[in-house]
Amino acid sequence: MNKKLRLIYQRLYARFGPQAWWPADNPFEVIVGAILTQNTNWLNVEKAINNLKERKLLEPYKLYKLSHKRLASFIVPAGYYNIKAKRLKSFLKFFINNYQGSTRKMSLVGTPRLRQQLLSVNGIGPETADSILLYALDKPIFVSDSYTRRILSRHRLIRENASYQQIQDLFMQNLKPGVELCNEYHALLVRLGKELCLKTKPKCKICPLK
DNA sequence: GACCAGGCACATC
DNA sequence: GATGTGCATGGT
Repeated sequence: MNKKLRLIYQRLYARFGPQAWWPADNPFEVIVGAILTQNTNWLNVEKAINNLKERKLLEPYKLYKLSHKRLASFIVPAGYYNIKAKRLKSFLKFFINNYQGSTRKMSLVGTPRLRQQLLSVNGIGPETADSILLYALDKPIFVSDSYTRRILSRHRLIRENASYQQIQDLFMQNLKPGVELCNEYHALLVRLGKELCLKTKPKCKICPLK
């Protein structure tokens, strides 16, 4: 394993301990959360998910049958509610047509093939696809995100404008990772980002570290 | 009121 | 391939 990457992981784990992601009751909830959390604070996502849970709607067929207007109204707290309602519907159509709404059936497909399938769904990009693969389906794949980019670029491990694929490759080629390591490493990086206010951009005026 | 949050698609050059 | 823009709520 790359020395620096291993050191970062060890220190994060020593400082924060296991994060045990994803915060959800079942794989389908992970998927819904992965779509809702796009560019959005997780607390807002929880509110939206609770709206669906309270109405016992957090199931593939039930969600798919909802009108756009009703679905959008339940996920308002997560922001971008119109576009996210559309993205959820796009995924559900794919999920039901191909896998009868079963995450177990979906998880039988090989990771590279399934990743391609997910990326072809409108509204699912690389981070969302990889979050689904890792956190809903237990596939060993590293999820990169904005925290990962900021932390790694500030440690000079990547360029600030590195592509998603370049960042993922850095981990996949150097970690020879299993599911557990992928899961914890990404979660720990997010934890660090939140704890140390790395969530704020370098020029941010409200960052308490300045 | 400014700024930000576990992205993505689409238009344009 | 790079760059810009719309999408939107709720917390600090």
